Amino acid sequence: MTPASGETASTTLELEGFLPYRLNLLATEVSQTLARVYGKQFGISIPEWRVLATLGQFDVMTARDIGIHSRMHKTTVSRAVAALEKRQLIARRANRSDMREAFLALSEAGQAVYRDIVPMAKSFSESLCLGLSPEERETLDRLIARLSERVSHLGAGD
Amino acid sequence: MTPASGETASTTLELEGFLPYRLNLLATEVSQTLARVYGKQFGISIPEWRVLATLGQFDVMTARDIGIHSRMHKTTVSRAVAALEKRQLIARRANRSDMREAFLALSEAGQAVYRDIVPMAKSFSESLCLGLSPEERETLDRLIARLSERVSHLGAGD
DNA sequence: ACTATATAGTTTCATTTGAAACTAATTTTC
DNA sequence: GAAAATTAGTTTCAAATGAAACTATATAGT
Repeated sequence: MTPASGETASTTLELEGFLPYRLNLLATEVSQTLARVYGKQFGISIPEWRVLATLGQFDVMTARDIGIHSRMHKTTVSRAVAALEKRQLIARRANRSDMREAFLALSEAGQAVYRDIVPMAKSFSESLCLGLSPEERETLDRLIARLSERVSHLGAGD
Repeated sequence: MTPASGETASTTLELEGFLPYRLNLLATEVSQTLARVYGKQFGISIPEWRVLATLGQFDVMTARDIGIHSRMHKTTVSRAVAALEKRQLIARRANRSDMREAFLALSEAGQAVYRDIVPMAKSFSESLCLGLSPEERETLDRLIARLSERVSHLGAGD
């Protein structure tokens, strides 16, 4: 039977109140809902969107930098870049002074896709936040930042 | 070049301030950090832990209910249950009045593992929240709940 | 200069995942 | 009460993922 409430805290873990669990459910659902939007219309996967979004913001970057910034595994980046390149959404330019890496940037077509997706992404995010007051939104941002900082400390034991 | 700040809002998306992005980074890092804890010591995967945690909380459940509650795909649940059963951490009991499903519960050994992991999970979650005031924690909970509610509405278009 | 080591990125391989097909049991409909 | 539709759970297959090996280039150390 369900543990009697009131003295629950000791041995059982109430998942509904467990931050990692709830955070993960929320983030998964948010990501997937958003991915459905651009996935359907543009045939773009989550890693591809991340690459696109990163290049859209920073214009020129190496694959390595994209990976660091968006915290994607280098193979994930490599494959997403390859797929986007094949569709001519990004262009590669050699770095003459270091031939191991290459400068990546959105092509015109890539910028067009980016310009199409961004408003959708923004409006999605905004409608998500509808019903939060400006103070609450600010608090949310601050709390996420605080938690991100902490978890990276806690996880430093790699 | 990087878009001039000040009129950024229009065309580019600043990922650092984009809620879905930040939420996902945070949740991924939190999950993985926690998973490293119980994964190393108990050889338990994330889905297995979720099954364990769900059964630990609700004692007896069908695979279906576990999936609904923890929002896991039924094949993920099926495989996690199979793995845990093989290790004798959970036990299966037939439902005589519906032979399609089966009642699942933690075995003694499973309860022992659960009792070992729960304090670790709790202390992880708590140290994560260290540095948030009680009001902030409460606000965080409320905001996550609010967003979860909203995203499930927005995503209803399946 | 030449070997050592390190780095960027790709490829290979094993594992994980989810969608779709499948099996077995149950419920509905006529 | 038999055929049709549903449901719980498993299996199969294809796609996504990450770890490790690999290629090509660059940097150190001597």
